Order: sequence, then C-alpha cells, then structure tokens
Amino acid sequence: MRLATWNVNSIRARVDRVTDWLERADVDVLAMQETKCSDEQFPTMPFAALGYDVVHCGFNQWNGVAIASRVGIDDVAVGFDGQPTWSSDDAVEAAAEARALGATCGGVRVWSLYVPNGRTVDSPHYAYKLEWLAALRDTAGRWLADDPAAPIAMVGDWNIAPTDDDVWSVEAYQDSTHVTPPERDAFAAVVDAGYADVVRPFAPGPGVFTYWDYTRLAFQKRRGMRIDFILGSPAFTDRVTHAEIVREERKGKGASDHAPVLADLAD
DNA sequence: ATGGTAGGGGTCCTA
Repeated sequence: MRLATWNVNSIRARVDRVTDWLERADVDVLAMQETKCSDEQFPTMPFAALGYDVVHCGFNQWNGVAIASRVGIDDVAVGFDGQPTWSSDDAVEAAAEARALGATCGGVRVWSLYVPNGRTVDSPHYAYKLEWLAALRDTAGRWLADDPAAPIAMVGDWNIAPTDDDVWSVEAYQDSTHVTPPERDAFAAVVDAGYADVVRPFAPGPGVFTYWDYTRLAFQKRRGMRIDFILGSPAFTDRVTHAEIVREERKGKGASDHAPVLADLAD
C-alpha cells in the first residue's frame, strides 16, 4: 500500500495536478491539508473517476483536511476521540475545529493533520498550537496504550521543523514559529509516545525539505523547511519498505508550496 | 530593503 500526504494549498485550484499525480505515482491513500474549501465545495468527481473515495472536513470557513482512498474508507472520525477539548482561548476557538480527520483505509488508521500554524510566538495562536499538540500526544499515546499492535499513521503538515537541519537557514527563522524549543519538544513528545518519522531514514538531511515559500524564488534557491511528516506507530513503521519526498511536484507554475511525501507499506 | 507570491473572498487576511 502506498500512503501519501500533501498540503495542496486549495484543492479546487490544484485538483488536476493532484489527481494527475495520484495516478502517475500509483498512490492508494492520500491525506490532504489546506483544501481551502467547504465540504460541499470539495471536487470529489475527479477523484471518483480514478476510483477514490473521499472524506473531507472543513473548518473555520476557509480551510479543511481530507483523505482520498482507493482501498476503502471506514470508521471516519473527526478530532481526537470526538473530543476537541484542547481549545481554551476565544480568539482561537474558531480555528479549533477539526484539524484532524481520521479514517481506516486498507486496515491502517490514517490521520490527516493540519497542525495550527502559530503565526508568531507572542500570538494566542502559538499558545493554542502547543495545547493542540499536547492533546494530540495524549490521545495518540492512549491509542497505543490501548492497542500496541495498531497500525496508525499520523500524517500531514506539522508546521514544525524538528531540528536545525530541517531549515535552510537558522538565522532566517530566528525568533520565528516552527523552530522554537517548545514546538520541537511537542513534536518530540509525539515521537516519544511511539510514533516514528518513517521518511527520514530514506531522506537524510540536512537540506531536505517539504515546503518552500512562494516568494523570493525560495524553491529555486533551495530555501525550504521540512515540516510535512509521516509518523508511524510501531506496527506501521515495521511495514515501511520505502519513503520519499516528491520534490518534483513542487516545480513549475501552478504547484502547491508543499511537496507530497509518501511511504510504501508491505502487505 | 519587513520586501516577495499565491489563494480565497470580497475591496484584506492567511500562509
């Protein structure tokens, strides 16, 4: 089974490019982030034409996460245990809705995650980001405590560069979100809870990225960040035979600012 | 030299 994650930066602007790649890369399950549409607006037909079922969850009126699968979609869930209890600040309450969409696809529990951006370190959105990640760690840890043999993939845009090797310039991100110790600690806590970065062994750094800003010719100058991840539970990680960041899909006019990331699993 | 670009929704906000 081939599982991929891609921050598509508007599915309506990108649907041809996304479905073309799904077919070309022979992807079975794709988790999408930043769909930038409502549930009603999601273009399901181009996916259905290729044999994919789609489940989508819009939030905060301008964004959404989705999962497309041609190996079945069962047990769809929104949030964590259906309890989005991690919101505390009214200012960010509206953004709190389902940034996490889960489904069982081909026997694997797949979560499409869009971790809050954080905006700036002095913003309530930054505090909310840390709360959200703590709730994710607690819930995901509980799943493994309940069933250590469960194949679970926590995939998506984490909006965190876990180490200095994951940014093109440490100086460029001084005092910015995505690289602060609390964010890196929160990411590491999810890993410590039992979810391994399954792509890194196949894409060693430094200088290996998944996101490049649209401005200032960042992609051409290789100025990016590694913020999109496939984290796997032990039962998932044991099955991974190959993984890669598909940098090619960031090229050209009409590309998302993120590249897709994929992993292959043995049956 | 706090610029630059892309997307969505509407005459600006988010990333």
